[in-house]
Amino acid sequence: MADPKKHASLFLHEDSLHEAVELLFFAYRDFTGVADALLAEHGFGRAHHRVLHFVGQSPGLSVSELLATLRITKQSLSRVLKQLVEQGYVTSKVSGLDARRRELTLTDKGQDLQDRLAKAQQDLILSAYEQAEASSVDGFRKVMLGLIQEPLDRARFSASAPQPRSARNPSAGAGTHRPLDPRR
Amino acid sequence: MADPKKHASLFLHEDSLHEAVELLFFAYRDFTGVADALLAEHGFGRAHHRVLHFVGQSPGLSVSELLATLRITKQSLSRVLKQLVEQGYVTSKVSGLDARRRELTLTDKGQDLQDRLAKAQQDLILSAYEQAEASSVDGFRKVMLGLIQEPLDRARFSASAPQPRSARNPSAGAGTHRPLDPRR
DNA sequence: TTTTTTGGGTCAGCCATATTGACTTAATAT
DNA sequence: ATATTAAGTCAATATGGCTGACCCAAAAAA
Repeated sequence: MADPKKHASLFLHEDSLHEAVELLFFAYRDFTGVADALLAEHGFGRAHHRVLHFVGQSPGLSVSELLATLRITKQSLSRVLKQLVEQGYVTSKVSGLDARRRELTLTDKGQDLQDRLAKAQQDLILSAYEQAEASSVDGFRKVMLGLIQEPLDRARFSASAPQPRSARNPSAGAGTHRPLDPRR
Repeated sequence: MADPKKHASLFLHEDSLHEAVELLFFAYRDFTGVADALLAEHGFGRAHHRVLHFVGQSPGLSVSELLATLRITKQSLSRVLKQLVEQGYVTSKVSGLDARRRELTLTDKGQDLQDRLAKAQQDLILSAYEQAEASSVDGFRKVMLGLIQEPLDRARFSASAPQPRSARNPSAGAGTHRPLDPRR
């Protein structure tokens, strides 16, 4: 599948690529949109949602790991993280192993909000999966994985859609949805 | 495919949905990222890119049509549109049919920038398509279409991935990538 | 042990992008 | 003649990014 001569047979012409650009724009707009109302009720924005998501996904995550995943600066994170901690959605406690690190976890309140945010987005994804054929889901996964440039981010997703051997993380197991790796 | 009992057989469990949430986050982050450097060279941001894209896609588009597609307010658009017009990337001329409307088009300079922005994103999509199997592309399209909530936006994409009859726009032709519809 | 590096936090200021509400103008529709 | 529409503008505000400059404490390296 790495043969560039195959384009014509794959319908990988201008038009198909142009269409994909718009699909990404509209799909992402609506995907984020379904959580916005819920966030607004709490006076939060998408930045808060991302923190809730990744902390919920990897309890005990450190601030610097979170920064690396979000690709924002410490100063940008601190504003939203401070609000989440002060309002009791996230706890930050000193690590036992390395007292410089703060381990972030969701409180029950934070978990509850995150659950409701995740449900809104997952309901949308479920309906998209239901409208497509069963086989579409795997194709969707593979293309989305290919769009992720950073190998360490790709490595969060294991199972199918193998990357070229040269780019694979040999320690990535064969399970599902590998938790966050300590990195950077 | 609308039977909710089919979930187990489709692997539509919690985990698959959770994974899709993250795929969308990472893929969109990197998809937009590839255009950012180029935009920054011109002192532009993503808002400018979106205007260049949709005006390039539908020359003669009016301001209110553009507003409806972007889902932002007139005030938000006016700043970026003014810059694009003043710097010679976009032309705004009074419509012959309705003198209230302004028809927006790209200048050669604007088309050139838009071409380069589109190429950066299309190269990424192409590489994602190449890493996947040929059949994945159609699955990707179908799932992405299902994520688009607004029927009028879905109607921009014709060909495969039929929606339920009840939700289809009967006037949507069978060609590829239908241009913007006048609406709202 | 002294020094350097790392993880975290903070201050100040800036920029881009979005919002609401109010108002004007001109052109079209009723 | 009046109402509606399309576009533009003003002012004020919020959010979420950024840079640069610091500080502290803990851990790692010299």
